[in-house]
Amino acid sequence: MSDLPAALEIVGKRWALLIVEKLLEGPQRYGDLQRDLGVPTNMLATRLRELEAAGVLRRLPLRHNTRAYALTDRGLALGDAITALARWGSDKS
Amino acid sequence: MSDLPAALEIVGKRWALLIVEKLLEGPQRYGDLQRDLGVPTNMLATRLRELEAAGVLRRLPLRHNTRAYALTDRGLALGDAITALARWGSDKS
DNA sequence: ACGCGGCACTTGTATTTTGCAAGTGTGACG
DNA sequence: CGTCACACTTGCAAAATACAAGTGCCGCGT
Repeated sequence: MSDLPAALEIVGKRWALLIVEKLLEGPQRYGDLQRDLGVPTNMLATRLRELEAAGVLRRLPLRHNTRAYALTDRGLALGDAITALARWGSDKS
Repeated sequence: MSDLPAALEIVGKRWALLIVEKLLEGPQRYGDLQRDLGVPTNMLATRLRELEAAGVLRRLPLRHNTRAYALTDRGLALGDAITALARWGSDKS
């Protein structure tokens, strides 16, 4: 019983999948995501909160006011879907 | 070289993937999509235009003012990505 | 001790997207 | 000739997103 609406509820909003794709490379800091993706800062903050609440990623405190965002197991499980979508996007057939 | 942004440009907007998922069951008429998905009618019209322009689906004239929407090969190729996402959405692990 | 700078955000406001309700055009059918 | 189903369009309100600027925190150099 597949539930596409449930998936889109979490990762269907703008920037969400791009954030997760970037995190597949490894934990990233806020500024890294912002610069590499070009996402507006308030949207990034909002999405990170939502994705954390959904159990897709978690905050890792590094130093005083520095932390990293890393995928949980549930977040890593998005890898398949992301590569499938990315492959489709690059196929010009 | 995978291009997730390119994919999201086409199918990342609201309702787009849900429309494609429904069309995977076979060609559907406008009213069918509207009733089964609960999508607002102006959004449905807009998405269908965009998806047709992107080569994801095509219009099949049936009778006078009745037509069906069917996936192209490029649209069918989204099946993998959709099932991957849907599986992720149903997995509560 | 004090100011500076980087980091992770927030806040305010404009712009774009989405949603809702109602209306339009077309041709078949009685 | 009127009615109906179908596939939309149009006008307007609400929500999401973008842009620009500001805030709080602490470590570091002077």
